[in-house]
Amino acid sequence: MNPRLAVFRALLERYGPQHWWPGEGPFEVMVGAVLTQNTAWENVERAIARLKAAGALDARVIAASEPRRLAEWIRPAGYFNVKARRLQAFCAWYLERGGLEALRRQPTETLRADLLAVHGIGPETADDILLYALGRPVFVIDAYTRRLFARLGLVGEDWGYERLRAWFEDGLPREVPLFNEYHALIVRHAKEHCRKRPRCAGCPLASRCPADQSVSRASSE
DNA sequence: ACCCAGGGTCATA
DNA sequence: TATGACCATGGG
Repeated sequence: MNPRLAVFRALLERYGPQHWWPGEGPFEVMVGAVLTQNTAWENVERAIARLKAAGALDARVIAASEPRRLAEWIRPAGYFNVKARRLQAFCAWYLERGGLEALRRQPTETLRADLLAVHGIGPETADDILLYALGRPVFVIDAYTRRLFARLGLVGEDWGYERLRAWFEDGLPREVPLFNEYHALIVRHAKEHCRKRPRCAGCPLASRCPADQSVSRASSE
């Protein structure tokens, strides 16, 4: 059977639904997508809470703020000067476009290209926004996805972002709830096993994982 | 003290 | 096109 679906089923059975994206509305999801770049989610939550407390979780407020002040609000998310600039670039673009309703009307292909042209929005952040804020059927690729599927021997180590994305999108039903849950499960799995535990002991994907089988043989001797 | 997090940009070769 | 430096906080 299709290994992409098989892995999804195994992860869903082990961890259950993840209820992504954590956050209240589309705009908050977009801000979170920028803030979480190379950053632990708990730090992003702090930053978003500070923005809310300041009444600054708003495109016009962010776009018009003093960079220093914005950076101070988002400080816990790290890279605060970089991200302040990125948030302002994104919000300026967002307002220029006419806000959420205008984005909802635009076809996915051109919208993705337009997002990628915004300073600070790369492939993963663009796809987070498309999938989790706007409900478009795009598959999000991150470092965990690369590592996991390369380890499973299903994709090449050297595959680029677009090739990986196409591999998932072309080999799965193009359903938003599936893409949503799948990426969230990959992240959950990485936190649960690949990070905390050395190697893959107890991994629900062990029976499919060449790397894990050699490890478990070695450790059980 | 060290490693890494739900990346992306920019300068260099 | 392909690397490498850089950005910075907070938890293990």
